[in-house]
Parts: sequence; structure tokens; C-alpha cells
Amino acid sequence: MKHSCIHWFRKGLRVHDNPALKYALHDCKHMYPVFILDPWFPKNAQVGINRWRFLIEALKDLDSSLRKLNSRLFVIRGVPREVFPRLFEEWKVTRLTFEVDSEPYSQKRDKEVMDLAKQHGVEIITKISHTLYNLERVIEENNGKAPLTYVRFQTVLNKIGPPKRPVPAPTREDMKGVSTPSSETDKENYGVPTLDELGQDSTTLGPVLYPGGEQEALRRLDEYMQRTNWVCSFEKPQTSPNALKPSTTVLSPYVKFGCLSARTFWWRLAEVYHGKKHSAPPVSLHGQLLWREFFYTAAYGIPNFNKMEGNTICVQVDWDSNPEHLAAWREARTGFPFIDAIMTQLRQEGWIHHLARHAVACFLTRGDLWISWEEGQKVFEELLLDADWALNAGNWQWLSASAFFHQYFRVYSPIAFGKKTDKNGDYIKKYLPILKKFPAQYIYEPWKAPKSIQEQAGCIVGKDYPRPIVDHDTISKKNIQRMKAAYAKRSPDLSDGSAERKGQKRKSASIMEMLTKKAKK
DNA sequence: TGGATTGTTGGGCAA
DNA sequence: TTTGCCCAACAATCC
Repeated sequence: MKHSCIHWFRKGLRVHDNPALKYALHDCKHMYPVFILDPWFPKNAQVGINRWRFLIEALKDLDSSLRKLNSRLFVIRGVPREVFPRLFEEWKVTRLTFEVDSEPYSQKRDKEVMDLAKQHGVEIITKISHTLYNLERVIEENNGKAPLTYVRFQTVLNKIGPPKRPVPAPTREDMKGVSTPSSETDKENYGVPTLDELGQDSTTLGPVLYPGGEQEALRRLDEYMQRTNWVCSFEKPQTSPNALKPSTTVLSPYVKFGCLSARTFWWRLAEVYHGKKHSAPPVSLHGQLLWREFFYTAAYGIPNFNKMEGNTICVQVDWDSNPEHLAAWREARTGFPFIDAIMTQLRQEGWIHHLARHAVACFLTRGDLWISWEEGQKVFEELLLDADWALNAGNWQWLSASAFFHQYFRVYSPIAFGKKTDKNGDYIKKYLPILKKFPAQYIYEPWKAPKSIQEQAGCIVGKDYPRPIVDHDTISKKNIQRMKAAYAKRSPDLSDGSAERKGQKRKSASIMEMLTKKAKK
């Protein structure tokens, strides 16, 4: 039997390492590569203009790659559950292929579409290629629970072995006997949209620093993989959050959209490492891919992962609601130049360094403003090119000391932290030109500059640049105490009697600890 | 089983 | 410039 097949692109916007696409070509006569654009999204979803632009570029690139294979991309406007029955009939579809997507929203959407496919007698083929591993398998190997520490996660992966090798992209040879019927009207109806069509005002856009698409992803990968020494000595904590040019690869947006396969990235790194001394997880580049996998697994295994309430691993905190402070943070006017510069770069360019994310996330939550990490999550969701549901939720919980990380007395200083890698404040001056003439001595805390110096710099604090919205030293100390109280309030799980006993024992253990300490003194 | 160990990437101070 | 200690005593996992 020769199939009439739809391959449904969602993430995985690539032709390399795309096993579901590859499978679609087996015994296939008519092939329809489809991307569905739900018109609800541009109006309602938290997607900023930079990420829309990235997506459009990725779709154009995908269309061009498919055309080289004598096919094309159909961008269909509509809701998947309404679109598919129409397509199934119009194209007399017998098979539907797509890549597995582990996000809760996607799981629900895909379940609906799979039910519809069954009703229409359409065969469904799904393949795992967005993650390095089968997440269910990882959870199974850890006795049905998502690992909560990186070390534990690595132990589990060691049992499973290395990730699968990537699958080569389809060739002209694979396309023999396969065609994509397409008429002139399809061109109009199913073309890649413009920003204007998405209701975005493209006049506000900055230059394209990170063009979307698979070709650019692979080019960028090549560029970095050629730097053998750099790759082998890469240690994430040693890279700078405030370098004028990114100190890391900025491949994250490409991996997020699946323009670059995580497995391709993994095995290219393995080639570079081969026979050489190299850094190791968690700090190495392999380690970064494993962090992604770690949070994907947690997000898949833990219900309500993007919320505090109903999230079993999340410390319940009485965060403040302070719309003025939240807006100041979001709009880069906290009065702390390091924080405001980062938030400016985020809005303008759509990417900030991981440690810069730490600094602003700590500031918003447990460090200074005491605002819920869910609010920060929303802002990152909108503005980051690489905004990824699992990683965004996981890292916000980490930084707010709500889950995974618990040493809440380790607070990032909005003044001191940036100085470690940028003493002169060049990064601040780049993104906050109003402070350009401030002497380095005062660039991280301009409010401390004498009036005369502020006048000389042409920037009066309180007039040209905001005063700091909080006193960091006072507030951060107070907040450490508030975190302590939130942790102390954690009620033991009453469904499990042992938890209560455990609590008792813990208490006595800490008393013992105090006694031994006193004895030492 | 419960005591011991560990935890991607803090700040500030003293030596 | 680098290292060790303290902060105050957490949670997950190991053995």
C-alpha cells in the first residue's frame, strides 16, 4: 500500500535527526509536511515579537529545505482539532507522523488529534527526537519518580547508556516516488505568515542577532565545534553573564524550536571530546544538554510543574503582590543598573546569559522584591527566544529556592555580582546608554555618586535614571528569614506516617548538631 | 535505617 | 589574587 501521509511539524523544525519525518517517507506516495498556526496564539499567547520573528524564519528555512527535496511546507491556519478532519478528507490521508512532545498542553492536543485520526482510519506514527532520552524510561528507571538531583539523574542515565545516534536527513533518494501535490492556490493559503499577519508591529524590531532556522543552527553549531579547546575546557560557571558578546553558544533558541537536534548536538560534542581531556557534567556542554533533559524529565513527572499550588516539590511561599515593583522589574527601571541592563537586553535581543537570568530571577523573588516566581516565568516566557516550558518553570523554581535548590541564604547581590566579570560596567553602559558617562566607581550604584558627579555625567538619579526601588542589604536579610519561615512551615505529608516521624527525628538531629558544635567551640 | 554526605555557578570578610 | 570560613542549618540521596 502506498500512503498519503501528513508529517505534522510542531517543535522539531528541521529535516536532520527527524525520525518521524523519515518514517513518513516509507511506502509513501503523497507527502504533506504541515505546520499548524492556531490564530488564537498571536492574540493571546505569551509570545513576544522577537520569538515570532524567529519562528517565521525557522518556518521559511524549513520550507526551503523541503523544497530542495521537491516538497514544501503547508502552514495551515486554524485549530488542530478542526483542521485535521478537513485535511484527512481533502488529502485522503492514511498516515500521520509527528515527534513526541512531552508538555502537558501538547499531550492534551495530541491526544485529541490521535482520537480524530483513529476515527478517520489514519495510522499514527510518533517518534522521540526532541529529548535525548525517552522520559518515561528515565522515570521508570528511577522507581517511577522524576529524579530531583542532578547526581541522581546522572546515575539513572548511566544505567540506560548514551543517547541514541541522530538520524540522517532525508535525501532525494528517499524522496523517490514521493510527491507533494500542491496547487497555485495552496501558495496563497498555506504560505509562511508575515509578522504583520500575526498582528505584530515590525517597526519596533531590532537587528536580527539570532536568525531562526535549521541552516543557521547547523552553521552556528559548526562554528562552535571548530573551537576544540574552547569546547573541551567549557565550564558554564566560568562564563561571563555580562560579556558584550555572548560568552556561550546561544544555541538554546535553536534547540528549543528543534531547529537543532539535542542528539546531534550531543554526538557532535562527543566527537570533539574524543581522545582529549575535557570538562564534564554538570559544567560542560554535555552537562548543559543534561540539564535540559533533567528539567524535561521533572516537568513530565511532576504535576502542576509551572505553578506553586498543587506542585508537590515546590515550597509554598507567601509571595507579595506588588504590581509597581513587578512592572519596574519587567520594564528595566528598578534603579539597579545591572538588573535593568539585563532586562533591557532580554527585551531587545531575546537572549541573556544563564547567570544573568539567575541575577534577575533572584532579585525578583527571594532576593529582593519577594514576588512570585510565576510572575517572572510569564515575563521570560514572553521575551526569551529560547523560552521552554520545562526549563523555564524548573529554573524559576531553582532560583527562587522553591525546589531543587534550597540554600536560600545564597543571595545574588544586584551590585556585587556583575562586578566580578565586568568591573568597568561596560555591559551596563551598552544597554543603559543614559549611564554611559558615569565613572566606573559608581556605575553599579549610581545613587551613591555625589551630585556633582551625577551632573557631570549628565544623569541625575531620581530624574534621568530611577532611584533603587529597594534597599538590597536590608531587604535581602529580611527575605532570608522569610524563606526560613516558609521552609519551616512545610507540613509533612500526612498520607505517609513516616514523614511525621522523619520530622521529629530531623528536629532531634539538628539539636544534636547544635550540641556538637557548641562542644567544638 | 538513620547518620553522613552532597549540592552547577553567593557575599563578605580575614588572612 | 587566592583560599577558607561563616552565614544558618535545607533536602535528597547514599550507604
